[in-house]
Amino acid sequence: MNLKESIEKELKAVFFSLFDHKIDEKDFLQPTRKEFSGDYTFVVFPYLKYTRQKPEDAGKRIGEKLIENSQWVDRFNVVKGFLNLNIKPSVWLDRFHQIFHEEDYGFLPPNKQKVVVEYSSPNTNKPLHLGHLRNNFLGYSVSQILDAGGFEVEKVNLVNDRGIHICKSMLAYQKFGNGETPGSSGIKGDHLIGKYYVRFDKEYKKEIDGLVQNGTGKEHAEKEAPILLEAQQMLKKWEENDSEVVGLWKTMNGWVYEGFDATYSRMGVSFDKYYYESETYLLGKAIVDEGLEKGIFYKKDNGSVWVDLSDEGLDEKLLLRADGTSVYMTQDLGTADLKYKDFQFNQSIYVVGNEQDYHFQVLFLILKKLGRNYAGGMHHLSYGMVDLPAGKMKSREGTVVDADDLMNEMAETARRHTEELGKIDGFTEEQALDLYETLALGALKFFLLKVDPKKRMLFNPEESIQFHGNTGPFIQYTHARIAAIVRKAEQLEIDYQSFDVKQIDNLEDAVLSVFFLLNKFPDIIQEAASNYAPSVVAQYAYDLAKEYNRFYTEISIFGEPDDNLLKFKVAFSYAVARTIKTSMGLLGISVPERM
RNA sequence: GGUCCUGUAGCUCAACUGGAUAGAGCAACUGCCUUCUAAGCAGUAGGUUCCAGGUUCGAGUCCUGGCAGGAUCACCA
Repeated sequence: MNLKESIEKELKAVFFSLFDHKIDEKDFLQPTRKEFSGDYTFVVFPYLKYTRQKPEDAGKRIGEKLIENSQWVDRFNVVKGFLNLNIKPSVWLDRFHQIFHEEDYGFLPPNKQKVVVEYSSPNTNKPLHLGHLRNNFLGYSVSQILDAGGFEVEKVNLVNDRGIHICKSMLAYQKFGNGETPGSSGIKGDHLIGKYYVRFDKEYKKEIDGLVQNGTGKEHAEKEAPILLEAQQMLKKWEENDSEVVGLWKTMNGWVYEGFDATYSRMGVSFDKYYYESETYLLGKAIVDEGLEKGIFYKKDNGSVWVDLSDEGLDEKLLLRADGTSVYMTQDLGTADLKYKDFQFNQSIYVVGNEQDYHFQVLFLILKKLGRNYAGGMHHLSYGMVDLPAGKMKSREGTVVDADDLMNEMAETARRHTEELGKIDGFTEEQALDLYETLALGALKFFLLKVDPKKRMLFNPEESIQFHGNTGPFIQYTHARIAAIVRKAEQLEIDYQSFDVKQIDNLEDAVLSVFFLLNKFPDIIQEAASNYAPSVVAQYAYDLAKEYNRFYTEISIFGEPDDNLLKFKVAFSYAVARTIKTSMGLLGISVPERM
C-alpha cells in the first residue's frame, strides 16, 4: 500500500467514527494545489449530507481527530471545504530512504500481459519526414512506458513495400536513372528513391498538361497519362511475379531499407518484428469468406463484398473488389489475425495518424462482429498532423521537412548554442559531437512528445525548438548539473549512500516538494501506461527538474557543515537525477553527464 | 450534408478525468554569477477558458444548441 492509500484508509476510519458513514470512493484524496499548504487534500463538499455541518467545521473535526493518532499526518488546515493534510517530515524521509535504495524505482511489477505496438509503418517510396518523427517517437515512447508499466511489449513495423507508389519510383528510375545507385551518387538510399518519386510526378504532370493542351479533359488526362498507365502495368507485372520487375523492386527497396535503418538508428527507435505488406496483402480473403458464411458481410451483384455498419451509425464499407482483389481493409483484417497468431496479445496498439480514425473504427467493429475475442484489446493511438507555418506538408510538392535534414539542423543548432556558451572546454571532438546529438534529439523528441497526441501541432523550424524553459535540454541540463555534484562527492570520497534519515529533523520546502514528486513517479507511469500518454511523463520530468532547480539555487550542498546532512543532500540529488534519467528514457531521450 | 477531433494569456502548451484564486514556457519588463554548471533561479505584467443556454454545493472539464478550424465519408492506402 502506498502512502496516499494509507492515509485514505486512516481517513475513512475517522470519517466513519465521526459520521457513521463509510466512504465508498477509492482515490478520493488529491494532491494539494501549490498555492496552499499541504500534501494531500480531502474535499468535504461531496459528503455534506453525512456530516450535516458546515464544510469548514466538518473539515476541522476530521482533521483534529485524524492527527490524534495518525501514523502519517501531523498537521492540517481547512480552507472552505478543503481539508489540507501535511505529512510528517519523518514519514517523507523514510519514504525517501526506500526510494533511494530501489534500483528500478518507478517500474511496475510484470502483469503477465502482452501488448503489440505497431508504429512507423513507412511507405518505401520516399524518405521519412517530420510527420514520421512524431509517429516514431510516440510509438517508441509508448512501448517504453508500457514496458515500465509491467507489460511485455512487442514493437512491430508494418512496412508498406508494395503498390502503385513504389512502382512510380521504379518506373521513373528505369526511365531516367541511368543505373545510378546510392554508392555511385552518394545519395542515401531512401532519398534516392524519393528523388525518382518526385521525378515521376514531374513527368506525369507534364504529360497531363500536354494532353489538356490537345483538348483532353483534365480528369480524363489524369487517368490516361501514358506514364501512369505504364506504372499500373508495372504493378500488374509485379503481382504476376515478373522477374525483371521483382528484381528491380528488391534492389530499390533494399536501398530504402539501408536508408531507413540509418535514420531509425539515429532516431533511437527499434523494432522486434517487421511485417511486409508484400507478404500480407493477400491475407484477409479467407476472413471475407468467413464473414460471408456468417452472414455478416454481403455480396453485391457485381461480386464485390461489403459490410453494412449503418446500424452502428457508420456507412457501408467495401471489403473486396468486384475483381476479387483486396483493399486496405481486407489486409488489415488479415494482419490483425496474423498478429494475434504470432503474439496472443492482450492489447494491440496502432500508432497511426488521425486521418485514419474512421478506418480503425470500422476495423475494430468488424473484428468484434466476427467474434474475435482479442478485438476488445485493440486501440488506435491516433495523433494529429504536424503542420508547417506554410500549411500542410506535401511530399510531391517539396514542402516537407525531411527527417534527416531536420536532425542535422538540430544538431547544428545545438552546436552553435553550446559553443556560444563556452560549455565544451575539455571535451574531445567526439564527445562534443555526441553531446550535440543528444541535445538535438532531446529537444526534438521532447517538443513532439510533450503535447497531447490528439492535437495537431504547428512546427516552425526557426522557432519551435528551444533550449530554454519547458524543453528537453532544460531537463538534460538539470541532470548534468546533478551528475557534476555526484562526481564531486565521489572525488571527495563522501559516502553519500550512508545518510541516516533518523538524524534529520528539519527539511526545506523545496526538498519536501521534490519528495512529493519522487513519491508519485510510479503513479505517473501507471497513468501514462493506461492512457498511452508520453505527455504525462514529459510533464512530470519537467516538473521534477524545475522543482529540483529551486533547491539547487537556494541551498548549498558542499557548504553544508553537518556531515550527515551533506550526505543526504547528495543522495537526494542523486535520486532526482536517476528519476530524471528514467523518465526521459521513457520518452526515448538520453541525458548527458556533462553539458 | 453525415460522423469524428480540436478551440484555454500575443505565441506554444498544462490543468490529476467535476474541486480552491485556471498553471508553465516563449516573447516583454525587474532583480540574482568571487559559491556545486546562469541552457539556471526569483519576481512584474498578461484570461469573458470560442459563444448561448442547462445539470449542481461547485463547470475549462458533463449535456443541448450554435460558431471557427481540421480530418473523414473512394472498387486509394
